[in-house]
Amino acid sequence: MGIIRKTQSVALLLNEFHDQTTAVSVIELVKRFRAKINKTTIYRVLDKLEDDGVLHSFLGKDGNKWYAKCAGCSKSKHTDLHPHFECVVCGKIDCISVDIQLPEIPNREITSSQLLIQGKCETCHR
Amino acid sequence: MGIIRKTQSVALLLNEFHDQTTAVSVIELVKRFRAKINKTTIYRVLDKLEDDGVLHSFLGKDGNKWYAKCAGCSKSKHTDLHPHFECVVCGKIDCISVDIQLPEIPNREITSSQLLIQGKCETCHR
DNA sequence: TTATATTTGCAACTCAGTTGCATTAACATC
DNA sequence: GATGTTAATGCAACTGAGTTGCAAATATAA
Repeated sequence: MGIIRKTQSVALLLNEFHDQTTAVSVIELVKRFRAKINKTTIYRVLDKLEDDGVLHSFLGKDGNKWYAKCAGCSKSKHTDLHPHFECVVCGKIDCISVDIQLPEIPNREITSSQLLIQGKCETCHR
Repeated sequence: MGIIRKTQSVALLLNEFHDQTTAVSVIELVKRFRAKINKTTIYRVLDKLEDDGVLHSFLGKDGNKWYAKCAGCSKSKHTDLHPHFECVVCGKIDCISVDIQLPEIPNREITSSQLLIQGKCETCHR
């Protein structure tokens, strides 16, 4: 079940996803909106936005949840299979818009995958 | 700091990693050894075995920790960069021994990566 | 066998994420 | 604009994986 009503929480949260490539962690969002939105609501709104194909989620290296804007996803199908790049210095995570070549695995049926890459981002690189 | 003493816990836990390809979740190990080893000890032993290059760890889709035997890793360097395949039916996770081709990302320095693939395994496939 | 340093168990804790339920607010209808 | 319905929210309490500090146990060297 996705978003049905345009509430204040939905507007505030959506506003945090400025561009198509920068991801935001739920922990960060909870911190950012501590005074305005209850953390339960944050989890629920993000979940619904993912259902609607507006955002996609994935786990960072530490296993915490991150969200980023979807590009070309719909309610029925998430097409976001791009890798994510996590900077080991500043902690930022970006969506990398490249197609990844999954290996051939005999006798197995692949339904989804996620690739998380660690390293130093453009800013922290030098 | 790795393993220094050959204790009973180390022997018991190592024994659970029969083959090179099947991973075991920490949750499962804690459950399996509930009566014999304290869960704190399990976490600590696995951590040390990873330090020593005997096991490698990664996170499953739900963010829980899994361990598997290393092939060709040493105390100083973990060379295990293979993908892991998680069966959505039976929950089993296997190491897939193929080299993955990481995408070129301009201006970023890649230090590590992990690829988790979901689907149906050989057994659950048909 | 003894000394010593590592390992273990235990209990209590941390913290991301979830649940149930009463209250609030969005929105359609009048 | 007022009203009724139902989704959305806040709150408090919970869950469960993983961690920490410390005292007791045990592996190993001497």
